[in-house]
Amino acid sequence: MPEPRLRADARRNRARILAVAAAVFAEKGASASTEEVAARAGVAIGTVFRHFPTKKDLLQAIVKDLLERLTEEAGALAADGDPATSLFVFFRRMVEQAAAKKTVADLLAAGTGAELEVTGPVLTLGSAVGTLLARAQECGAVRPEIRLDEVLALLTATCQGALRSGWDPGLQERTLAIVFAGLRAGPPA
Amino acid sequence: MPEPRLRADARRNRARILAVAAAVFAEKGASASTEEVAARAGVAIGTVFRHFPTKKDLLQAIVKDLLERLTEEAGALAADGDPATSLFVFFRRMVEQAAAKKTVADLLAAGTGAELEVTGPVLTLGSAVGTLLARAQECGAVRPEIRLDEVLALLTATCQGALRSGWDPGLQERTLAIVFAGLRAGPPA
DNA sequence: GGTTAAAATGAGTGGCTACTCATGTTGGAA
DNA sequence: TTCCAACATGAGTAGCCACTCATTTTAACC
Repeated sequence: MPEPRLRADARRNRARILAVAAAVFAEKGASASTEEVAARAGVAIGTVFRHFPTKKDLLQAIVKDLLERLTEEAGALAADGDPATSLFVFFRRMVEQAAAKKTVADLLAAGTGAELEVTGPVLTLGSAVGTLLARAQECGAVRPEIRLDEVLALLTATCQGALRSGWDPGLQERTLAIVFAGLRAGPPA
Repeated sequence: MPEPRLRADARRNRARILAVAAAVFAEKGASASTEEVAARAGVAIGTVFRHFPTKKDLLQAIVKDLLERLTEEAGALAADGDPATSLFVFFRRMVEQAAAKKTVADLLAAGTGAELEVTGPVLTLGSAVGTLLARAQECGAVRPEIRLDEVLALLTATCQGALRSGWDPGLQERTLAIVFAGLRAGPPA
């Protein structure tokens, strides 16, 4: 599949649109209008639709990027982070991002569910988290009977929660502490 | 404030609209159209807007009802439930409802945040949960240092999560078990 | 510099939806 | 039964937004 080379101005515009759209959707959520993206990027509406024939396509491109960056981060932590804490560090980072960027949570949910077609990248991220989980379990930082899908469920839930009801940093930390305690905990009394 | 008595047909219609709207919004989320509500209720659009001048008013009425029912449930559990488990039982019930009715989570979040003006009922529900928490802590079922706002944060987060990514019953149970373990857990290793 | 296909432009289209209002209908008090 | 205020009706209005297309501009190869 030889990428059809784009003209210089087209390449520039595509990049601008992508960057601006990420910012706009992060601010206003996925319901922000395509016109606003075009205006802020300094191009005409038609140009946006030339590069991304559908709003859905634009959103998918952004989410794919985001998921890939997160996957990289998880990979880096798995490579040279402390096995006992890496999972928690990553967890915290994702929740922080969700609080800032409306896109993350909206679309992580849409991915696990299925309004957007980003199943591939979501699965990849999932397995990267799986690695972090396995390492944490090996060194006893997380109970061995905990499964990946439960961790991912907690991850999306906390991201959603942080986003939708705007947790302040203190509350966020204390709430995550409870979740982490649950992952770590010994047998119930 | 003497309630101005409504005519018989008006009372009937108001009730029908409220019931139907609850069902429609539960199914399709808050973005369902007012026209659909009118159609399913068997009344004209104008009638809906006569009773609820704004879509927001309609949503608020539904959410208020829902919050009051939940508050009642929490109150009943506080009155004659097992102190050690009542909080968890209530937690589970709310998450189950959220999975079924899109409204619950959407609007519990909107309440803690502030797109809808239902702060009063939300606070009432919050204090009812506070009672359940206090009782659970008294009998040692939940760590004493845990605060109400953390519990509420976890509650909204899990409701959101269950709703947005459609947890199946097994996953839901296992995920909640982790959260409960976190609330119960002794000091970390 | 000339040529051309690729790209950009932006006014326009259609569909959806919250909300209005002139007109028709009806419950209920006298 | 009469009468009217309260109520119901539903076609219509206005605004928003994703998406289109005829026209104009421009990058890039000769």
